[in-house]
Amino acid sequence: MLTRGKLARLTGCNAETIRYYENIGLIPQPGRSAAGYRSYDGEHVRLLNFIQRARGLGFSRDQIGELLALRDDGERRTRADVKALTQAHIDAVSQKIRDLQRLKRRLTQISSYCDGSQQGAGSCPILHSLFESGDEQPHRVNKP
Amino acid sequence: MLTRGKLARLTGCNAETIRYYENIGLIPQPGRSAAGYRSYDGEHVRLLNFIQRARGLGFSRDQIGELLALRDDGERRTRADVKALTQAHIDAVSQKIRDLQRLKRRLTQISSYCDGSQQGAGSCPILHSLFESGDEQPHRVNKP
DNA sequence: GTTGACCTTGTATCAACTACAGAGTTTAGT
DNA sequence: ACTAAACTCTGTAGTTGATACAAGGTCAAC
Repeated sequence: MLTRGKLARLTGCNAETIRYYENIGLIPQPGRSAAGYRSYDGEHVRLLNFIQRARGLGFSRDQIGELLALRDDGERRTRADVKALTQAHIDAVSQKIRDLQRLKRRLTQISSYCDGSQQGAGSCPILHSLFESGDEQPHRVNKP
Repeated sequence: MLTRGKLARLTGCNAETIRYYENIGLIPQPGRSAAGYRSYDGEHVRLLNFIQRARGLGFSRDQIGELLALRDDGERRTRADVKALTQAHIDAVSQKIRDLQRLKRRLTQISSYCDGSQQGAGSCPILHSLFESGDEQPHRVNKP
């Protein structure tokens, strides 16, 4: 009998996470033993592996549910649907990369204002630039 | 009198968020009017603007608290401390960019397996690769 | 027969907010 | 002066994606 702990070890998924996926309806309710223990089968293993891989690729819970729904409705839904969802995700990831790159440039710029010396943090140009208006270019503040 | 709503409009911060910041101790408790209304001053405006800018740069709640503590303890803490925290954040952002770039390559590769045709989703190579991909281990991305 | 490992449930926690309910207060218009 | 709208107060719940813990039940080994 494939209990929750065994399924967890088999798939590398946390045992509590399995219960969580069940609660949110991402995986179907398994059968139960006489004592009420969950009893999983090979299909659950496949499903959990799928979810693990999709999560690893950054698909959200909702997106994974959609992917599964597309598969389950594979007679009426097409490959194009799956590819569109994947492409939307790729676009979102691309956007996040651009956002982070812009963020990094700004952080690097702000950091360059500061000499990292042993002078008091209260006079630090990084903090100064965060406290004063962000529109202007913060300039170096050198305290004697 | 600067009420919560006015402070919100002044700083572009959601009014509920101000209460939240107060609850978690990120901003000090303001004075109260006779009727119990919060009463803010210019220092709160400056502080909230600081938090907004730092959040915009992706600093976490804890990091912002640290930055504020560094400033408040500016006699004993140094610019080097602030710069180190900033650099650690830049490093984290850089790592996240690398993760996402790897993720994007992987997604693009998977997507290329599929012709996006009108064939049933059940036979889609994207889904197939998520269900079956055997030898390669799923790759984890740091959560945003 | 008694440990110890496992399973069950519900609930709490984390970030970082946002939203709402229900009650009280202030302000604007008439 | 009265009323209605707009605001504020508190507490609480919801979001995402889990993780952890407690109190109790079950199972296998020795």
